Amino acid sequence: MFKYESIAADIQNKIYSGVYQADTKLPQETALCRLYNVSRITVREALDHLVRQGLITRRRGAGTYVKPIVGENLCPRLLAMSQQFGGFTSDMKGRNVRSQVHEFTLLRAPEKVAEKLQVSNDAFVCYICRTRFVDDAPYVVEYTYMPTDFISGITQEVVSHSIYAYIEGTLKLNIKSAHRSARADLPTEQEQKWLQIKKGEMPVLEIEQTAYLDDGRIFEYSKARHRADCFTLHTVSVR
Amino acid sequence: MFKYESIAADIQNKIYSGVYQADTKLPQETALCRLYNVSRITVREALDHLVRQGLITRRRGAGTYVKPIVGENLCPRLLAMSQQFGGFTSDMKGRNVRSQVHEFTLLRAPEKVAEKLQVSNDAFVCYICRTRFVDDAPYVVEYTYMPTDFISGITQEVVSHSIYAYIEGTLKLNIKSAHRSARADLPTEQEQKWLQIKKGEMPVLEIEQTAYLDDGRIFEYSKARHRADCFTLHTVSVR
DNA sequence: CAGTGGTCTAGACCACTTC
DNA sequence: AAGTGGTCTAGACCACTGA
Repeated sequence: MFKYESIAADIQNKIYSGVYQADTKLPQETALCRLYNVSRITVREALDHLVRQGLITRRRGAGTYVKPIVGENLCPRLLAMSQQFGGFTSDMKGRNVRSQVHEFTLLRAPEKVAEKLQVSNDAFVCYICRTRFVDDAPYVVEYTYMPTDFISGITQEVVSHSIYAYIEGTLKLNIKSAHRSARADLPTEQEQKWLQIKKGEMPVLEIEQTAYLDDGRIFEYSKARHRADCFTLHTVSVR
Repeated sequence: MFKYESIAADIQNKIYSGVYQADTKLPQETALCRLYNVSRITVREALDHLVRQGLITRRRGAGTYVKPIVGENLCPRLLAMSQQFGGFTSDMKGRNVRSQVHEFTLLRAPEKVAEKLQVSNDAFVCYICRTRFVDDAPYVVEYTYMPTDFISGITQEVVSHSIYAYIEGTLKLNIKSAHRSARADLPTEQEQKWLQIKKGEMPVLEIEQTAYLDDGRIFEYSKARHRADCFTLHTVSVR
């Protein structure tokens, strides 16, 4: 736990608990330096983090203010989630998550997958197709491709539960970043069955993702197709 | 133009032009300090920016590497776009953008809108409903709410073209950040007509947005409902 | 062990906002 | 004019990677 991390966490708590209220000014940076007994750069690093989370705004000459956030974004859990990498199981923490594995095989990478995973065209990759349930209701169909060279030891047991927990917990690899794109689409006939969607009843939200380890290696290319009523993607952009 | 900005721009160009190639190592930070004749903190600020854009990865002890990005994310225009605030007109730069204004009125803020815009329940807000065309094909229906107190002088002329250009160009206000959420939905009957979608043919991607000025004021709450074949939302998350 | 990025200090000066 | 954040310097020491 670094200094800037604990400072960011402390300020975040004070915002969520109402010590620092919406649209009010935070102590100035030099005051925070004295409060936490650190240099200004360290305070600024902590504040930078909160700006990127969308919690505060800084105004040169005026001060640092708590953003008034309402609605879904108010919920700290939701806001944080979109910026984390726990995978589905940890996003739904505290609820009963179950996976139905439709397919779990090694196959020669299709061209697009080889390109996305940065492996050669004739390389074998691990392919997993699952429907994921929360409290016995189907939420999402995931099509996942992973390289076989350094993501090893994946078993039926692992794919029935959490791949992310296995990668970070057992393989001790660190997930660092992800590139995502979202689009709307209609479910295929197969997906209508898996997701229990009646014909024409509901679209899906497709999240295409390429995910990176902290050493830069790509460990996953996936498409997750969510029931429209089960998922919203949240993002914050700061210029 | 600050030093870190021009350094970031220079390195970005070198990546796009192939001087620094995918999966190769950038010069070390101290070498970049000498190259640009700046301190290490300044170099790091430039690199931080590129990390958040998803262009590079830093590995302690090993070096800084160019991320191998393929597909849509390869396109510098697309990657940058998702992180900018030009609005629809500037996103589609170089193409013929046209708006059909369905409604443009002042009305008392509905409860949810008042909450999102942080105005009182009986305040008047500006409401605009438009279909936006690119090269005469309908792309998106936008429902936009703005406060009337500091967003003044909006005319039929403005809403037919670019609201963002008016706000930044004429009112000289600076757009700083935006909170967005994306979900899939079916178009309403009205939207099917506006977007020229046949019944059951295609869903819409809805982007709900709250946008902030650099002084922290909220100037827009909107829902944009895109034809599914016309829009993809791109994001990069870094832990 | 050498190379490299991560964290941190203790300042300085400037640009902007607010009064 | 005073207050405040933005940019920048010239270092220091540490943690981790890879040979």
